[in-house]
Amino acid sequence: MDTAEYQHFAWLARSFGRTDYLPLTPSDLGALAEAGEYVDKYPGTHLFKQGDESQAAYVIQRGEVELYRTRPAGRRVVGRVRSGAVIGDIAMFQGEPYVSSAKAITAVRAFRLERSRLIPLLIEHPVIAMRWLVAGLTQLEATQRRVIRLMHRTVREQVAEVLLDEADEYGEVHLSQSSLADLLGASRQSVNEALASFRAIGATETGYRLIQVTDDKALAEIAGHVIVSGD
Amino acid sequence: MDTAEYQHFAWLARSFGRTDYLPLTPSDLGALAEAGEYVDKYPGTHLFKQGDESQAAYVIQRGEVELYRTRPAGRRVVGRVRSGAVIGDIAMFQGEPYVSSAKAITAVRAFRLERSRLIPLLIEHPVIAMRWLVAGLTQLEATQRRVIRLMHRTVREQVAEVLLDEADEYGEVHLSQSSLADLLGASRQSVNEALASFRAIGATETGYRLIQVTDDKALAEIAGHVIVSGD
DNA sequence: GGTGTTTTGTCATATCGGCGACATTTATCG
DNA sequence: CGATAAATGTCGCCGATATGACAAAACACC
Repeated sequence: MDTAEYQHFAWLARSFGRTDYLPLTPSDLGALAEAGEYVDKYPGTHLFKQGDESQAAYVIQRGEVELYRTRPAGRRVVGRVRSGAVIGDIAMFQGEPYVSSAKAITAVRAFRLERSRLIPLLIEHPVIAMRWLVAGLTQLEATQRRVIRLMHRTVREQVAEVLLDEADEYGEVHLSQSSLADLLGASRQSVNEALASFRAIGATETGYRLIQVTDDKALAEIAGHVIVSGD
Repeated sequence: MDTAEYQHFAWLARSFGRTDYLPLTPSDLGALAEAGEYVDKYPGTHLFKQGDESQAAYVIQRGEVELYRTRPAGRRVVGRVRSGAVIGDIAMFQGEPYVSSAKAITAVRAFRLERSRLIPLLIEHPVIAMRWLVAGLTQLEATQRRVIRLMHRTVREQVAEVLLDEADEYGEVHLSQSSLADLLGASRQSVNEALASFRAIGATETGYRLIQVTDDKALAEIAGHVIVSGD
């Protein structure tokens, strides 16, 4: 594998965590790169649906994907992931159907890794398996921690938290208040009330399908983050 | 490794999930058995504490362990695990301090696997790494699913759910109502009210530090489990 | 057996947040 | 530009639950 190709798959290496004590070799990367292929998805289309036979895992390279579950009670958004995330791997490894649906929100490019090709490869390249292990556990654990952080907190605190989480590099959150409410399992009205209170103290501005964070320190304080000086 | 020893560590194999397409060989098991040793813990003592340098993972063989986090807001129980559970592995793999404390509730026997000996072993026995990966993801995912199931439900539903979860083979739950409330992040009073309602319909009986489930079907219905005939 | 502690059971009160209703603003599309 | 749809901003009502208080029962220890 030449340098250009190596560069090309560098983002893939980053996706599998930054566990420096287990470096991926070019041969590892090459093998991974050959075990799958790119797929492109238009906004609104699904990478996979809940209940489908889990045949592959996806590494998101570009775009944003929404993960949600459909229950008798209705639709529940369980997460939004961007570049670098690995999705569908849990169900794939267990050999169970996908437990959630993955829908492209924006135009998405992902690297599709099929189980039948991946399993033998991981046996042959244990370092990849290890890194995958660590990355998977890290991601799941981070999600779990976020969920636990959010539990038993007021909607106002939850909104502050999720705004900090979802804001892009300009401090903008491109979500309707309904979607935000969905994400938290709260009502649109309560989210709106929280946003109104942030606006009142000058921490955010609100527009059509847009929330602009102007004072992230204030939001962090509302979210209950412990501010350590010099941290 | 002879048959007796193989038998002896069969429980360890079970702990790493039931992914039948990746069988553990006797040599895998032997290697794993030699990479650690048994530790015994008295009730009330800690296997590890939050913030400690994570040096080892533990496979619980016998007894019950409570996992909890200490936050400025107070103590929060994040789980209770029994025989077969693997704990501390996430932090160990990441090389980060433990994110929670693990305290023995009953007398506990666990198999301690130290990182420095484990990592090289997993590189050498990729099948173990794979099984660990699957088991870890499965466990985390199950926890997460449980948390999501519990979110945004009434305390009554949550109590029904956790009673079914925690009941032993006799349908007994040996927990004080305070502990139960802790586990759910609810108030003791609300839990008590829920239990009173179960008692009224004859689904449970309550005693000192004891709840006896007498009609699990009724509880399942309250918990919102979908009962499919013939399922 | 007596005393202190833990746990259970119950009440009143205050607050949070979901729900319905409705006006207003912004976007979309012909 | 006008009509329609989508999203925002507020209000009032009501149910669920946390909180505080207290009595009664069960247990633990001397």
